[in-house]
Amino acid sequence: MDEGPAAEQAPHRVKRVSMADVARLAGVSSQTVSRVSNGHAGVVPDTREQVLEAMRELGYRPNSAARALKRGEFRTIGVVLFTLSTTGNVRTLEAIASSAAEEGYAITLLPVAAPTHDEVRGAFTRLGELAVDAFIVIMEVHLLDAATVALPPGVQVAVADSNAGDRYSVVDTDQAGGAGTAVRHLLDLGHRTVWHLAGPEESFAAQRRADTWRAALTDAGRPVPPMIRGDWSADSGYRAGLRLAEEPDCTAVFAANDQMALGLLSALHEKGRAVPEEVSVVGFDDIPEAGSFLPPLTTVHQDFAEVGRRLVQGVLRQLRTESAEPGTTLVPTRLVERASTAPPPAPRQRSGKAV
Amino acid sequence: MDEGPAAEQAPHRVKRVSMADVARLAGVSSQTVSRVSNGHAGVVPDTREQVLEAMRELGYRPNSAARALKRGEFRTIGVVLFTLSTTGNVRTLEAIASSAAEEGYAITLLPVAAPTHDEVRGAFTRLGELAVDAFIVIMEVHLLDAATVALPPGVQVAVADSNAGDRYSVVDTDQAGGAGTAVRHLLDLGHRTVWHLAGPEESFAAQRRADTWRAALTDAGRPVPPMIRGDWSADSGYRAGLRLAEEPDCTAVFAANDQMALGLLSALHEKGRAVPEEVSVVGFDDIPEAGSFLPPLTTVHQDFAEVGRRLVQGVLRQLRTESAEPGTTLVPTRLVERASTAPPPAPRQRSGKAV
DNA sequence: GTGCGGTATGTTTACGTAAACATCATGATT
DNA sequence: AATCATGATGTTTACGTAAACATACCGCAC
Repeated sequence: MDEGPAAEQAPHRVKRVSMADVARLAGVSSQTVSRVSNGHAGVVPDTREQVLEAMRELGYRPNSAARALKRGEFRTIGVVLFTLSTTGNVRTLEAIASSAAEEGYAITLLPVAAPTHDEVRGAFTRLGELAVDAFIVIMEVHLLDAATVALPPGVQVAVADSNAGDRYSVVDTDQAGGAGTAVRHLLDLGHRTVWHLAGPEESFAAQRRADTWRAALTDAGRPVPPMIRGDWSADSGYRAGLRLAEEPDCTAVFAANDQMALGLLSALHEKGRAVPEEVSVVGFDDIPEAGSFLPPLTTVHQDFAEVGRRLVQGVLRQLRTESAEPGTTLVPTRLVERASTAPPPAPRQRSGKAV
Repeated sequence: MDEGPAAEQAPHRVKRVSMADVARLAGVSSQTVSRVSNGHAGVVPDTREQVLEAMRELGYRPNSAARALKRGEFRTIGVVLFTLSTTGNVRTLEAIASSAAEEGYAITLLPVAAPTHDEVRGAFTRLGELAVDAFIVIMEVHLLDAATVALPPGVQVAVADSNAGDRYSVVDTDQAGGAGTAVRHLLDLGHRTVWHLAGPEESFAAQRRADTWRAALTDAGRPVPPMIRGDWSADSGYRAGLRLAEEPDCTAVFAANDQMALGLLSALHEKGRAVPEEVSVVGFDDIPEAGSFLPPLTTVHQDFAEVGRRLVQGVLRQLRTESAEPGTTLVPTRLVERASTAPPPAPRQRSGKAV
C-alpha cells in the first residue's frame, strides 16, 4: 500500500492525507477515524490507539475546508481595519487576536487600503465571501454607514471607534471620561483654561474627545480657546506646537493622542517654552514610550486589551445566540500622572504680557 | 417559492443561500450559476443577467469552505508572530496584508503567546490544521528550529528576522549594511569610537547589528567599548542611558532601535549630557516619531513595506511552483540624518578628563 | 436459550462547489 | 438534405468530513 500505483499519478502536487487513508492503514472505517479525530466517546482504547498510530505514521491533518463545510462554521473572525499605524488599532488587534485564540478562533485580517466608501464597500463584499463566521470592524462610523448595504445578513458584527451603538454592538474606550479627567486635571492644577490639539475630523474618538474638552471648560465657566486640528501624527503635533508657542496665554494643552503630544513637546522645546514650567501637556493613550518623553508625559491610559477582549466576547456571544446585541460598552480610562504637568507659571496679570 | 414549506423548518439558523437556490430561481442549472459566479465564458448574456438578478435577489454569496474544498486551496496565508509590540513586526504585517490582498489572498493571524518552544510548536500544529495555503513566520530562528518537526510538509514557508536562509526562504532588512553605515557615520564625524546599545540576545536582528558594530570598529582599528544590552523598550534605553551618562569617554552611541534611542535621549537629558553637542546618538528603524524626538533622531531607515512585499511574493511563488526556495533576500537600508549626531565635543586630550 | 439493552463499529448521505463529461440546438459545409 | 462543428447548457461526480442511521456483537434477565 506504500507504493500503490496511485503514488505516481501526481508527482507535482502533494496529495494530502485524508481520513480514508488513515482508515485504510488502521483497518477501520473512516467514521471511526472521525470519532477519534474529534475525541468522541465510543471508541475502544485499542482501536483508538491503532488509529492514532496510523495518523502519526501518515502525518494526517484534518482538512479544515471540509470540516467547515460540514459544520457550517469556520471558527474564524474577520477584522476590518484601515491602518496599523495607530497604536490603538494595533493594540486592539493584538488583544483581539489573543482573546480569539483562547476561544479557539482564528483571526483573518482585512485591511482597507484607503478610507473611502468604495474601498470599504469592497472590503465588506470580500469579507462576505471570506471564510469567516463574524467580524469586528475598527473604523469610523460614517464609513460604516456607507457600507451597511453590503453587510452580509446573518453575519454578526462588533464595532470599535464608533457611535453606532443603536445598530451594532459597540465597544469603546470611555472617551468622554478620559478627556474630562484630563481637562479637569489641568484646571485643578490652577490653569485658567486648556487648549486642545484635536485628532482628525473623521475620527469619532477625536470628535468625542474634543466635544468633552469643550464641555468641561464650559461647565467650569472657563473660556474656550480655538481648537487646533492635527492628524494623530507627531508631525502634525509639531506644527501645532509651533503655533501654540506663539500664544502667551497658553499654559496648558490637552493633546488628543500621545504622538501629537510628542510633536508638541518637540516644538515647545524648540521655541524655548519649558514644559511643564511654562506649559503643561497631557496626552491620550499612554503608549509605552510616553514615560520616556522629555519630560515624561502625563496622559490618559486606555485599556486596549480590555477593548479587544470585550469585542471578541461580544461577537462570539452574538454568534452563539444568533442574535444581534446593539448597544455600547465603555471601557474606563485612568490618568497617569508623570512630569509634563504642573501649576501655571505664576499668578499672572490679566493681560499677561509679562516676561 | 417565497414561502415554501422549508422556510419554517429552522427559525433560529439563517439558512444560507446556495447555488442551487439561485439556479432554481433563475431557472437554470447550478453549473450555469457556477459559471457566472466564476466569470467563465460560455454563458449567453441573457442567461447571465438572469442569474445575476437571481443572485442579487437572494443575496447569494459563495461558500468559501465548499470552494476551498473543491479547489484545494484557501487563498489565505498564515502569519505567525510573537508580538505586535515592535514597530518592525507591525509594519511588516501591514505590508504583508496589503500585498496579499493585492494578490487576492487573505491573511490569518496566528499570535504566539510566549516565545517558548512549546508555544511555538503548538502554534505550528494549529496552523497545520488552519485554512491556510502557506505561511510566513516572523520570529527568531532558534525558536523555529524547535518547531521544524511540526512544520506541516508541503506547506510553503517564508521567514523574516532569521538567518535560516539555508532551509527557508528568508527576507530581511540588510542589518549589516544598516548597522555598518550607522557606525561609520559616527566615526566619519570624528568620534574616536562608538558605544552600542544592543537589543535582546534572542533577536537575530539585534545580534546581527551588534556583530556588525563590533566588526566596523575593529576594521577601523578603534577600541570596542563594552556592549550594553537592552530589550528594545524605551525603558531599557533609559536605564542604559543612565549608565552611559557616567562614561565621560562616551561621545557616540549606536542604539539598536529607535525606542531605546528615545529612552537614551531621555536619560542623557536628565543627566545634563547634551545631544548632539556632547553625545551623538543614532537609532535604527526610523519610526514615524523619530523626527519629533528631542533632538530629532538620526537613524537607519528600514523599508518594512518592501520586506513584507517580498515575503508575500516569495511565498506565493513557492506555492505556484510547488517548491521551496531557500535563500536570503536582503532589503537595503538608508541613513536618515537628522539632528542627534554631530562631531565630538572638542579636540579632547588623550585622557579626556577635561570639563 | 430466547430476547433485550447497550456498546463498538460500519454504511449512507449531505454539506456547496466546480471539473469533466453529456446533451442539445443552431447554422455552416458538403 | 445529411453531416458536422460549435457553442450553450444540463448531469454526474468528487472533494473530505461528520451526522444519522444501520448492523453486529456482547452479556444479562427471564
